[in-house]
Parts: sequence; C-alpha cells; structure tokens
Amino acid sequence: MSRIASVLLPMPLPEAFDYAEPEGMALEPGDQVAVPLGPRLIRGVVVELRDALGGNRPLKPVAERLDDPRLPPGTVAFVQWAARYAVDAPGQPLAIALRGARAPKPRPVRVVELTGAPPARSTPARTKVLAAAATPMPPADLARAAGVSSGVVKGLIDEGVLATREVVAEARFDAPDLSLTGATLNESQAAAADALKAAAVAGFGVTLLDGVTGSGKTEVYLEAAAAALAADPEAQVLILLPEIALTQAVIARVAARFGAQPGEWHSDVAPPARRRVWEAVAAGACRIVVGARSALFLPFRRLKLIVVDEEHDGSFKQEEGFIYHARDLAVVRGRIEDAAVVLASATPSLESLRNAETGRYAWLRLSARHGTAQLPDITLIDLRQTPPEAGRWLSPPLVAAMAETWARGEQTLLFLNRRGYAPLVLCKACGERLCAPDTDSWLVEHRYTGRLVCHLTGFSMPKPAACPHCGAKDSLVSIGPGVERVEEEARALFPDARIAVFSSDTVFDAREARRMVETMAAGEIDILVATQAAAKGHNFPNLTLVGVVDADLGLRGGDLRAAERTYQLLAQATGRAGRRDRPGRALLQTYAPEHAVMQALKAQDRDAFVAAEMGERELAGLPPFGRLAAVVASGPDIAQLDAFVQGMAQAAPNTPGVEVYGPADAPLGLIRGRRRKRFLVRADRGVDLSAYMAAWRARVRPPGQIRVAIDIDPYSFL
DNA sequence: AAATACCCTCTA
DNA sequence: AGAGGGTATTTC
Repeated sequence: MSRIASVLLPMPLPEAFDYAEPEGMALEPGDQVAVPLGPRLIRGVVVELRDALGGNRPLKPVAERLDDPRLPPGTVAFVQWAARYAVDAPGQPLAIALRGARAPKPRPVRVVELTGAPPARSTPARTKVLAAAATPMPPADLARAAGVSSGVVKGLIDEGVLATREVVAEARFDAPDLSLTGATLNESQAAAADALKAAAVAGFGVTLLDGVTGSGKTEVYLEAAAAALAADPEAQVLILLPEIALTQAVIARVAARFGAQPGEWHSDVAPPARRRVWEAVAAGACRIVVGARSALFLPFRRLKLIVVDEEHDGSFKQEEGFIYHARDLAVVRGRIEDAAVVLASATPSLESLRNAETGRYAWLRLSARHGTAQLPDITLIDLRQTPPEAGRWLSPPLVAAMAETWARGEQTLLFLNRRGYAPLVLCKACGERLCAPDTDSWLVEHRYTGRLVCHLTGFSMPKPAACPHCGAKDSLVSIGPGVERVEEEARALFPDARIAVFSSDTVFDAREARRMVETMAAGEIDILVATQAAAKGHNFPNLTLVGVVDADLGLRGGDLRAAERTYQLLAQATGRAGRRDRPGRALLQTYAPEHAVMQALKAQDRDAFVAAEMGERELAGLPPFGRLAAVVASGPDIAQLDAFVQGMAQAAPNTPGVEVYGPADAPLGLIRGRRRKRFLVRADRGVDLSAYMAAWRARVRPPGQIRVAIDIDPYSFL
C-alpha cells in the first residue's frame, strides 16, 4: 500500500499539503523533505503519514528526503498548536522553527599543523612558530600567536614542516559538569531552590519564582537546571531572556556554573553559528540553551525545564509577522514536552500573579536581598515644586544627589526610556511637526549621527537646514529629552565625570553590550545614561544612585497595561541601586507624585499596587480576568478600507461572552502610506478566543491591498 | 511567499 | 496584436 505524506511548508499557506511517498523512501513524521510547489522545490516537514485509499486526485511525489535532522514530535505539535492559538498559518511558526536548519553550514577553515618533519634551518622566529603550532590554527593566527610575519609560516609550509588542512569548526557543546556546585544560598534561597529542584524533575508544572531585585533568582533557577540535568543524562534546559544584552550575562553565569558553554540563540547570532546550535539541539548534544523568544521554537529532543527570566517583560511579545507571547507559549511548550516551567521576576505580570493566587501555578517568594544589601531608598521629586531650569531636564535635587554620589566615588544611572536627542522636531515658524513620509509618527532627532530617525519605520534623513513644510531657515527646534540630550546636560554639569550612553544606538550588538556592562561593572563609568536596555537585570556593585528622568513617561499612552508596565519598569530600574553593602537610593522625577504607581514605588508596596490594579481589571473584565484580541486592518485606500471594516463589523459572529468594539481609527492611523483601523475584542475567560477570531476571519475576504492582522492578548494598542 | 493567470490600458 | 502594468489566484 502506498502512502500519502502531509507536508507543512514554511509559508503562509492555510494547511499542510499532501504528497505521494515514493517507493522505498520510508518517511517518518518530522522528516525534512524537498517537495515540488508549482514550478519550484521547497523545504518542508512531514507532519503525518497515512495509507493512500485510492480514488484521490493524483498527488505529486516527495522529491527527496533531506539529510538534515528530523523535527522531534514535540516541536511539530508545538508549531501546530502555536499557529492555531495565534490564528495564523502553521507555516509561519514552522518558518521560525526551521530558521536554524535553513542557515548556511559553517564553512571549513584552513588550519596549519606540524607534520613532524624537522626544519632545514632553525631561526628564533621559526622556533617560536613551531612552539605555537602545537595547536592547529589558521596560518594568520599562527603568525600572530608566534609574533612573526606571515612569511615565516609560509616558508615552513613550503618546506613541508607545516601542512594545511581544511576543518569544519566543531561545535563545542560540552556536557555540563554536574560535580560543580553553585553559589552559597541564604536560607530563603535554599528553601526556594529545594522546591524548584523538586519541580524541575516532576514533569510539567508551572512555578512563579517571585523575588525582589537582588534576591538571587538566577542562582536559584540554576540549581533547578542542575537538578533537571542530573536527573536525566539527556535532559535539556532552555533559559529565555527578554533582551540580547541580558543573554551575555546569563551565558557567563551558566558557563561558570556548569563548566560548559550553553547554546546561544538570538537574532544577533550569525547564521552558521545558528545552524550549529540548531543541529546540536536536535541531536541532543547541546543540553543548555540561553536565548531570546525564538529559542522556544528550537527542535529540543528532551526538554525538561524552561526558565522564562523577567517573565513580565513586554519584549517577550513578538509584535510583527507571527504574533505571539513567548511567556505564554513557553507554558504550552512545557505541557507538550512534559517539562517544568519556571517564570521568574521581581515584578511578575498580573497574569502570572493571578495564576499563582488561584493555585494554577506554584508560587515561590524570595523576600530578602542577597547578603547584606538593602533595598534602595526611593524618593519622589515633585517637578511642580522643584523644576529644572528652562531647557534642562535634571532637577536641582537630582543634580545635588549626583554630585554627592560622584564625590563618594560611586556610580549614577540616569534612566530615560527614550533613544536619541529629542523625540520631536518642530518648526517654530509654521508649527509643523516633522514626521516620516506617509506615517503618523514623529521623527526623532539623533545628534550623534546628525539625522532625524523614525523609530517605527526605520526611515531617516539628515536634519534639514530649513523647514521642509514652510521653507523657513533655522526655525527647527528640538522638543523634549532623549538620552543623548540628558548626556549633554550631565556633561555640562560634571565636565570631569566619565559619562556614557547605553541605548540600542550606542550598544547595537551582544558583544558591545557585554563590553559596556563590563566597563560599568569595573567602575570605569561615573554616570551612565540609559534606556531600558541597561535597566534590566545587570548587577553594578558600585551603583548607588538611580535617577529616573521622566517617571511619568509610560503612563501617558493610557492603555490597559500602562500602570502595570510603568510600575514594573521603574521597580526594575530603581532596583539597580545599591547591591552589596552600600545602601542605594533612587530619585523619581514626576509631575504626578500622588499617582498610585508613584506611591506604590515610594512605599515599595507591590502587593497593595497589585491588589488595586487587580480590582480595576476584574471590574472591567480585562486580563487576567477576561481575554482580549485586537484586529488591525490596513490598506492604502481609506475609502476601500472604511468599506471593508464596516463589512467586517457586520460579519463578527455573535457569541455569548464576547464583545466586539470598533472599528476605530488606530492611534497611529497611517504607517508607510497604509491607513489603519482597529477592532478590540473582549471575551470571558472560558471563551475559545482563537476559535472565535478564526471564525470571524473566515467570514471576510480582504480585497486588494487590504491586510488583516489578528493579535491575541495584545500588548500594543497603536 | 512566489510564480502565473488574468485583465486592463496604451501604442502603433 | 502585443507590450506593459497592476491585481487576483494558485500552489498538494
């Protein structure tokens, strides 16, 4: 009996396509295959094999079974579950899962090694080369290692003393050394570690590891990782982090704890290295992975523990292309793989706290800071009482605190979640606010590069001499502060201080981030002006003052999570102050010191803030007490878009427990020449919101250029 | 996603 | 008629 292979392709197709299995190919589910699609050959994954019953239309045969690792069943099941959840084509998550398999293989490098033949002549330079050549390496490296010119090496090769050979750099994923012991834990940490170690070997279950900044969550979850790895010689552990900058620090700690380099997975990893990690994970050789959200789609063979560190962080939400929340999908993957899941944070999301309160998640609280460190003292600076001078952004009390800190030889972090020099450039002659072409978003002035940049679309242009709208010369003024402007002010105030800026513009890759963190930790920076890229997770022992330049920034948008997000971000930022034995303090500049978020931060009373916020959410039936989905329809023609969204509103299925709001103009109504309209859907917790959205989408056919994006559990409301 | 089938207008 | 272009459809 011949068989039919159902093959999932990494493209936005609605379902898997069927192909005939050629005689003798002996396919298995998960196999990577090449199949014909129209005129071309495409890589896909076999998801199902069944007997051909005959009578069907003729199917094209599978062209080839590829000599690449098979996707484990858990990975295939996860991809399919994720697609259904996100109301998207299964090929979208598959494309993420295959990213490492499709990357180019590492190229072989030429190395030189000793042949054993003695040199005809001996010179001091040759002696140095022969000593250094004990380990094979590329000729240029050998010359550098020996401190001689490349001619010496070439001479020895020509003479036959050295020979060249092509080698493919072996992936070094050593087995973790489980005889090593971790950091010494205090009583509270030890108790949490014991509970977590038990959970880590007990299969699927979710634990919220809830501990104030500086309480040593990393040490605790590394003990759980050790337990999982020790319990099963093939067990794999995944540690997810929200930012690339943080992966560097955690990789170093994992390497120290286990004497083995973990697999590193994020967008900054070069494609050949990515392929090595992907294949090593599929083969089970790589047992610990540290990575960003897409690491969740790696082909783990035997995943036993997933840690989501800083689980509250919004960066876990992927907002473009395939839209998903890595924290939520981590729980799903854990269930599919029968792996334990640990969600760690000092400021957990209300979703996770609710699950902990209701007992769906185990809840471990770490109260004390590690060692003798105290939580920082938090003061609100009322900018209505003590404003900065005109055109300045640092108020007198903050400047005074910075001066004291500097005089003591300690470090200051100025936190402002705004890149560039000024968030807005306007013309004082005509009032024009400069925007990117065909887009409703302000151009941000960057002085380092002398350009105006749209952070939404990536558009940039040199800063013009005259207003592009009215032509007035020298009429453009920079409005508001970004980190570059705060740096400028700090330099004027403290000309002798060593000042640096940490944002995605100054720290653009993982290596640069590591260098900056090391420089700061070594005390070689006095004042660090930083966006959230530096406000998360790092330990700077000599940092004793955190100044929040604009504490109200996150509250302005006014969306559902504004208060929660502001609390989390500022608690993280202020938590950077005072680690070891030195007391730290944090000063928050605000125009609304009476706001519940500011009061909670000052009192360091997270529980009261959470209780109040939970109460409001419950009344409104909002997450975590209800569920949300967003629909964004966009298209170049406003009339066509209006007509379409009206029809879409009519087509919304009527289901008890579901309310549809909209259509409304999106706050960013125009991006890259496309008009945007939004719907918001609220549902009771018991409703299958994905199924509802899929049913709705199936009832409409977007004409022409119109696109419909569905966002389950939205975090952005733009 | 990417190839191609389709359907207009324009040119001569 | 045929080229050129933009859009809709199809791909097992």
